[in-house]
Amino acid sequence: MKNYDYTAIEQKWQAYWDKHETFKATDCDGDSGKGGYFILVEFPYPSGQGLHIGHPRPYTAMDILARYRRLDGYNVLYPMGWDAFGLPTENFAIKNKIHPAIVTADNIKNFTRQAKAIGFSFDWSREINTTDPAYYKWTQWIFLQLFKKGLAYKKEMAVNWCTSCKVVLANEEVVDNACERCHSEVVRKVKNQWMLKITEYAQRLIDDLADVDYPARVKSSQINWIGRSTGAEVIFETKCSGETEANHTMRVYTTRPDTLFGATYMVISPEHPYIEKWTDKLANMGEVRAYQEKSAKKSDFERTELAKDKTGVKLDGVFAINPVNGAQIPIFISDYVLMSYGTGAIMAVPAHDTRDHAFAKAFNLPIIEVVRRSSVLPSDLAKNTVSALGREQSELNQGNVQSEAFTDCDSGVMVNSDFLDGLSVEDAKVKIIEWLAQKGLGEPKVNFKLRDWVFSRQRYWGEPIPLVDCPKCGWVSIPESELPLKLPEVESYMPTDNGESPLAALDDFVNTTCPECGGAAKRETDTMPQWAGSSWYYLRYCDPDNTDALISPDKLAYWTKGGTKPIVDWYNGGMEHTTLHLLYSRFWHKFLYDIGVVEMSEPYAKRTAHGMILGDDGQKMSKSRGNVINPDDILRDYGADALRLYEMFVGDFEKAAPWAVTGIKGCKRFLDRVWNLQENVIDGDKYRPELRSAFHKTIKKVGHDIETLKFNTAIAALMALLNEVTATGAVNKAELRTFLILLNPFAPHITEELYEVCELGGVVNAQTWCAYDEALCKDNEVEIVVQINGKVRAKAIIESGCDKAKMLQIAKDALGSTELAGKTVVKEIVVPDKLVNIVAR
RNA sequence: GCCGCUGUGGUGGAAUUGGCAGACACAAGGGACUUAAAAUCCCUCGCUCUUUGGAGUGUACCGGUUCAAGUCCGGUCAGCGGCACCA
Repeated sequence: MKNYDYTAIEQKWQAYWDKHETFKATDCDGDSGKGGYFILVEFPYPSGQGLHIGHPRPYTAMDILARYRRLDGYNVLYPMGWDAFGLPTENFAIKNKIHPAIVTADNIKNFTRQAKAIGFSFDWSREINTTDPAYYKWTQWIFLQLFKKGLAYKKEMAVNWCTSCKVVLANEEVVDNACERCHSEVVRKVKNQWMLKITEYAQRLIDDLADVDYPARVKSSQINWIGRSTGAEVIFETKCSGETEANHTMRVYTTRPDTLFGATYMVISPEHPYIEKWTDKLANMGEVRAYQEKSAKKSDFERTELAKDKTGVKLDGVFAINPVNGAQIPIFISDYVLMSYGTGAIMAVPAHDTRDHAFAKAFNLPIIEVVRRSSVLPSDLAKNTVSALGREQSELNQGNVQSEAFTDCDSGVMVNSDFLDGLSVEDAKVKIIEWLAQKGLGEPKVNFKLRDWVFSRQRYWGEPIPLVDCPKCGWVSIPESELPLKLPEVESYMPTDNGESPLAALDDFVNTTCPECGGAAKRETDTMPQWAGSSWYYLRYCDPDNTDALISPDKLAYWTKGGTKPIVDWYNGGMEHTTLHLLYSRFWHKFLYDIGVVEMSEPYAKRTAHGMILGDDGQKMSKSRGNVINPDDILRDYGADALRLYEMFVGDFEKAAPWAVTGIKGCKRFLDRVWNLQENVIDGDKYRPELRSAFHKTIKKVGHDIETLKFNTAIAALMALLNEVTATGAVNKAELRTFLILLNPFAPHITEELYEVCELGGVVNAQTWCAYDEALCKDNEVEIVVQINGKVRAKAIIESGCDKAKMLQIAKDALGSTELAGKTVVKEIVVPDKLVNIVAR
């Protein structure tokens, strides 16, 4: 027997797969196939550091699924590509004075080498690269369609500006007021930006989650992020002091229209446009201006996180009229009201909103109770009268809205509210909205927290935005025939402090003619964000070389089974992309659906999310912590199969797991023992009787566990099976064959090698997945537990599947005579093949 | 504050529908082989008693349902994730 020379074996089979194009997917069904199956992993950003030890976890998991599905007869598409635009490459290029395209090519080469060395069964013939003009031609094409449909627009607005990257960030890229990428401070900066109207899709992005198989935590994160709330817009008339006629109407948004009788003042955002209308009416305009300036200077961080103490200025000279009771109420400006949400104005009900309450206390404003806790809740009564009454006692004593706002909607009853009195909050909402609508004073309204997607970036290494600004025609798209609009060569990629893209310095690029009128015009010099290319890449894998269309209808039809299912069957990626890439790509896909490019409104049928690989100290791996593991070292010391096995065995795939050297040693030991199976292979075309049920059970378990991402228990089952086999001192050919096929998706190299060495015929990849017989998954005899009053008192062996009466008899025999002496049997519970429990007193 | 999730040995983690808690590994201890070490193989391994047969106890905590609870229900505590001056 040769040594287990994993390096030689792994290189040998990797070369074999390359040469035979073993994993190439076709765009049609083969003779005996079960059809196409598209498995997707998030394509990586090819950084200069090479593959991170975390990358192989999702790639291996989906590789196992891909190999399993292929053996099971599917035409599997498991592709890989490169999300290669981005700042680190650009920064590296600046520092080392190398063109980013060259840096990218080098990085991709390194990533490819590493990925191949781990033995992933990617279809390399479909490799894509977002920085390839042949690819970004279609990214630009999609942008132009968005522009043509009015979903891309340019707007002057306050945006998030990363002080270190010198670039605008989308809301999704700002985490705790810091740049998602470099963690530097983010400040507000007013800039003219291209925006995409993702808000137009907000409702559909929530609704369609019902049709896809995503983890609950992913769905709830997206729903939270989109932030739907239902309420009403209510129209208040405003008057200036001393005037009798109302001069303007002010719309406010509220989720609690039921509390309208408790609205004792109004607050509008410091940026609210009405302030300009009132400039000459306000007695304290100087104070107002000062406050406006102060809030404009505050960063979002100061405005939201720190400024919990309410500040504001009363607009001296105007007031609003509460439409339900005609009460004249003061109007304030305060930065706790945001211009970007709702109408930028609220009615304040201090009795029933904690923020309004704090403001009312600070400014000594009246607090009117309009909702009171009902005495006893019906739901509580049903459960336990005593505790409900106890609760009522204790909480009635605290129920003073002068000291604290009462915000519970479920247990409230309306008071001090005229025609709403006595109603529940829920009923009052319905009634007041009807009343308002009837009088033309308001209507139901849905609002979303989701903001439009800030799409411009002031950097070089991104897709150029294919638009031209013409003094006569405005923004005009370049003809589609001119796509791709290639990135021009530049001398310097340095970002500028004034917030302009490096492209702006290139007169040859900037100055052009208007495609509509032919006059002199200027090109847009901002580029697209990193998220552009990844928003549709999965489509391109189905038709990577098509020069005429983004994807051909034939290929689309094949991979969507005639438009009856989302194109990607199973998509695995990181939780960190839930409100970024995953949301963006769903948005783009819906747009492509609306313009007829695709046939289903959702791109991914099933989404799963892997946990991170942490350092051996349990912390996130990072250079500064010095806990980074290099995959190349692991491949050298233990081999690819051991690495794959370990990353799958380390724990629950969906949870984070710390790296442990001792763990990979254990997996290597397992492979050594697998290798040693060849020492004593005996003839046999059936499983030996003593191992038969073990094999059938393991086949069933491994298949089931792969489907449900329980790779750790699948491997544990294979380890247990190996232990059983080696205990017999030999393995027969039928057993070895099955074992190698089951292990193949996890450890593809060693299994192929053993298959060859032991002359089992052909290669594993050409075999079909093993079948199991449900009837044979059971042992002939099973051990059952005999309990008395739920405590184990004896064990017995019974014939599997024997009837209950017989089981009971065997159980009683096993107990012996003394156990039940002097006791009366009350009840006998028999669970087939499991246990007997005798209840006795 | 709102929404979602999770608490099991020294460690990572197992336990279809409620049915023997701790599979499979790691670490540790003991033994075999060896001049020795590494590697490999064998044994022990939740905790507490123990006459070495076993007995009791144990899945964050308190209570409930049940013949039977890691699993279901109510409450408490701790941790993780998402949202958050979003009206």
